[in-house]
Amino acid sequence: MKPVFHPDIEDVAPADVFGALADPIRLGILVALSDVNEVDKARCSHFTAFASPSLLSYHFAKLREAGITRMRVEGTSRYLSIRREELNQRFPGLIDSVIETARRDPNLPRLGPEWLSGTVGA
Amino acid sequence: MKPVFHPDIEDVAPADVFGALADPIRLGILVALSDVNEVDKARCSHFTAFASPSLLSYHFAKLREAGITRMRVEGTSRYLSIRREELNQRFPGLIDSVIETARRDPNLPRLGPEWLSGTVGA
DNA sequence: TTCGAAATTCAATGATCGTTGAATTAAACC
DNA sequence: GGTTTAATTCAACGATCATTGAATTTCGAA
Repeated sequence: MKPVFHPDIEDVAPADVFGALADPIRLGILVALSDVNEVDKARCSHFTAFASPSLLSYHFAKLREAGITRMRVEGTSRYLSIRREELNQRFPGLIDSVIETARRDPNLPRLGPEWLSGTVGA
Repeated sequence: MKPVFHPDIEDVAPADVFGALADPIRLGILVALSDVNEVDKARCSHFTAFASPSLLSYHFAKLREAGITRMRVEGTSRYLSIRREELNQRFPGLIDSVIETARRDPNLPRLGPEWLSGTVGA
């Protein structure tokens, strides 16, 4: 399988990042990722409640091409995570206040409670 | 003259804010405004170096309708400012890290040095 | 009351966006 | 091999976007 393209973080412009954040589904994905980022166990198919598979692919690509997320390929699955260290080095403090802002939005799509309890990776 | 419409800050969604920030010209305006916000002396026509008058009107409206800026009408002129207090109450810390991020972008349009030295309002 | 400056509005353009559904790829497993 | 599962790709659609230039509104000043 061909490895997925990730932009060099230095090539990412602020306007690109904000463009990728200008959508409720993508903000929902970002918040969900921030809840499980340390385990790196967020598979694409875990977000099927957010949208159809093809639409999810589209939104995943937007986040990835804006330098916000990383995608690890493993068999037929793909695992997502936030590029926290690189983002913090390039835009100090930005991603955290973005996530905090998004987390307070009651209108974003959410994952079920099995995510927050860590039942999924067990 | 009819007063300009400003959305209630509670009606502004995070995705709306990020959408308004997804453009280099608007980020340039935001950074410039943050340099002179306390004096409230930023007139629309001061940004003619950024774009044509009609395009500026378009971008000003985007920022205003997303709850980011306020527009004060005075004669034939309009004065812009950032809605800092309201934004900080609704999205704590967000606007500051956004401005800080934008300020570091070397590719945004900039105002001349007479702005930073405060010569304009004199 | 006419003139000019400030800014908006309008119509038009090409580009990108979010979404759908069907077709495709790629790997895992019997 | 054949099937199932995970995810992407593609073509299409209407909607919104950024930009242009010309026409218009609004007010201040001569």
